Amino acid sequence: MYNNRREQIRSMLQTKAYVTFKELSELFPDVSEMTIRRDIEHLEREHVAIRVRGGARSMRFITNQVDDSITSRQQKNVESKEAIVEKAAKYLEPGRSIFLDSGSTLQKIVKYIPNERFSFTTTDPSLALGLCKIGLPMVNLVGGRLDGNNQTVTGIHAMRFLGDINIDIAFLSPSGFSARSGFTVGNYSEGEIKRIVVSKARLVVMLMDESKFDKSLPYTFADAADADIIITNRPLPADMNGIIEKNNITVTIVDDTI
Amino acid sequence: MYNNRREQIRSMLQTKAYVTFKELSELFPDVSEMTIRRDIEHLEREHVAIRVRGGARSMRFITNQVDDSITSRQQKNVESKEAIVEKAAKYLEPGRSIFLDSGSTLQKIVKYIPNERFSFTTTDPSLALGLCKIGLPMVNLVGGRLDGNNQTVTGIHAMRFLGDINIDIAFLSPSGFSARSGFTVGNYSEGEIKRIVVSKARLVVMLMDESKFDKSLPYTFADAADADIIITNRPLPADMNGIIEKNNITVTIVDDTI
DNA sequence: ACAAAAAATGTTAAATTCGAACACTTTATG
DNA sequence: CATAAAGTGTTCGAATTTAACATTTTTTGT
Repeated sequence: MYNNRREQIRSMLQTKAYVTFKELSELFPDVSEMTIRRDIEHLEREHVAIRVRGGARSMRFITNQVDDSITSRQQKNVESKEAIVEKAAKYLEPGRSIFLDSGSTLQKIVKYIPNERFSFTTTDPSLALGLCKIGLPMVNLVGGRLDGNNQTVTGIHAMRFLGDINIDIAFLSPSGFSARSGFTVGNYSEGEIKRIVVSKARLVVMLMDESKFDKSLPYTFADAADADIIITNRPLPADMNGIIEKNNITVTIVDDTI
Repeated sequence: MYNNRREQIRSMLQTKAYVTFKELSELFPDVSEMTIRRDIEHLEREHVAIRVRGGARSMRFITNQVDDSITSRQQKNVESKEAIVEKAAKYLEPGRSIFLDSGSTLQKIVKYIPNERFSFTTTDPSLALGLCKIGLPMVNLVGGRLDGNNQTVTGIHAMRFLGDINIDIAFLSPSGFSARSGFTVGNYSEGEIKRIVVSKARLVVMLMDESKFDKSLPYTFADAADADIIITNRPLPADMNGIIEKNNITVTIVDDTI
């Protein structure tokens, strides 16, 4: 009964990331190793496993790994970002028009959004889809040229689009913040968009973890004076105190210990 | 400079599902095969590829396959849709402005897109992200109010956005097609968008599997006369022949047997 | 700028794994 | 019940891999 054997291997691969032909052969002593090989071929066709030298790797574990590496390995300070957006969600005001920036930080806010009537606008397609999934009725996705690396839309269309939209509260995630350069990002087109958002928003909330401090990237999209609230996970460097006080910025420091 | 070589291999794996050590060795004659092997080891650690006997498989293609098999189980006529979009990809013309409709059908076109310079515009955020992933430089995402059920944008913003864009070839997937009602969809806002696309496109290509025949949904967004090409998997019902001929529509029937 | 450490690379030969071919058995199918 | 299709076993030459050690290049700390 090949059937049963294959199913057993299949279910092994639900909990084991890797099996060798050798161990499977020992597990099923009444069939030859060649048969095991052929079983794995079948499972490979069904995308249950991938055949590698000496055995097979479970597809489930492979995709999990990929997810992990997308969501966390390449991303730094995941816990900090989580804590920051959790706090940011407290600033959401029902009925208001709220802008959410592109990027890994704001993407995490979805699960902290209370069940109320918000009107969201975002430049991040993944985030927009996430917001829809939790049943929010009013999700505006800014259109434009899509930049795959940054998961954001840019360009003239995006700018025009934003021109038509009113924003009460904007949540932005700069790539850098320094006393000299203010809030910065790595490229012009992204900065261009954020600049418009800042100019249109009544309340500007900047979200950033400590890795952004004293960093200055090529394009400044806002000065310290433009920010109303900064949410972060560590006290800002001392040399920024003057700027913060002068511009009357509220700095909220969250606890990111797990 | 190992750095550049690895990046080259990395980017090869964006468009190639599988590379062999042998071909890589020939591509980089000044390093030994052992070095290539070690490059792949690195890429494996970064989850870019999986090492298999003789070479490596691109992680992106692996996960795509999985996604396909997960979503396909619930979807109907997957094979037909695959065959249809594969054929549709033949109508893509490099350098043209191409519109791709929202929906599960067109979402499948990503892997059939040849490696050339296209300019795509779409109303489907997932599709847009997919197009970016394969490295297309020019992906326009139409903005607007996002309808999570249909994974599409609608509303006044989307309409205005489309107003600014020129379309050479439009690929659309109607929900129904009948002699009496023409091409139809289930809701007004979706139809509104498609109607604009049809009016702006030089060439209109309709993609639909047999399940759409003789179906008439609430909103008509195009008459038979608006279509230039229909790609489907079965001959249209006989009573449509008159309409097809009168409007000089090219009907292409694909083979969807696996 | 220098030395030490770390990373990258090359070469070899032995060990392992693979695959193709053919024969045979069991299970489906009309 | 006959035929086709799928599953299985065995063998051995071919291809691939690994390990180990030597050498070079790059990075890093002081």
